[in-house]
Amino acid sequence: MTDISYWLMKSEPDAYSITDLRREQTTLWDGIRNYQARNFMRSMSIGDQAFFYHSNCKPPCIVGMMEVINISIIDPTQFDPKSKYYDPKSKQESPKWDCSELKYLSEFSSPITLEELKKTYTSEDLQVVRKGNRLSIMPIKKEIAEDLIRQSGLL
DNA sequence: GCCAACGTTGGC
DNA sequence: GCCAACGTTGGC
Repeated sequence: MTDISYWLMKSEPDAYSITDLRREQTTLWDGIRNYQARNFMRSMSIGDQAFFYHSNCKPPCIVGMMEVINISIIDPTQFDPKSKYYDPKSKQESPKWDCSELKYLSEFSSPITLEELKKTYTSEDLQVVRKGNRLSIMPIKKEIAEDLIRQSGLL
């Protein structure tokens, strides 16, 4: 039995929210155009869990949990000229961008706000509390993930 | 390879 | 609207 890893994945709720994911149940996490975030997705394993974080909204907060059900899927939006994520430099023979597929797991009855996270954790514990953090996908240490899940009232 | 200028994210 | 904290780009 192997341990799963935990991740935090940001999305602006205006663009895609936990409510959208609950309705669709699964989603491709496409449109990621940052190498570090892409590489984190590449290092995910099927069965890993991810915290769904609502960014650029009031209040920014963790709203639920997802499960990684697929990795290294070629991001179709890079080849779609109509997509805002279209990348003319990416070639069919050697796609630059890929993504994970996520499944809805749960929603927190009370979201954990960034304000709360800042009270409890330093930026070394949890990258998302770091001032000016722009990473949209980041790893979360297991102990902290378990803390957060406990705090969310899910378990 | 350096670095200035510019662009983006996202909290406040 | 401001700005911190990066990432990216392109000239040299």
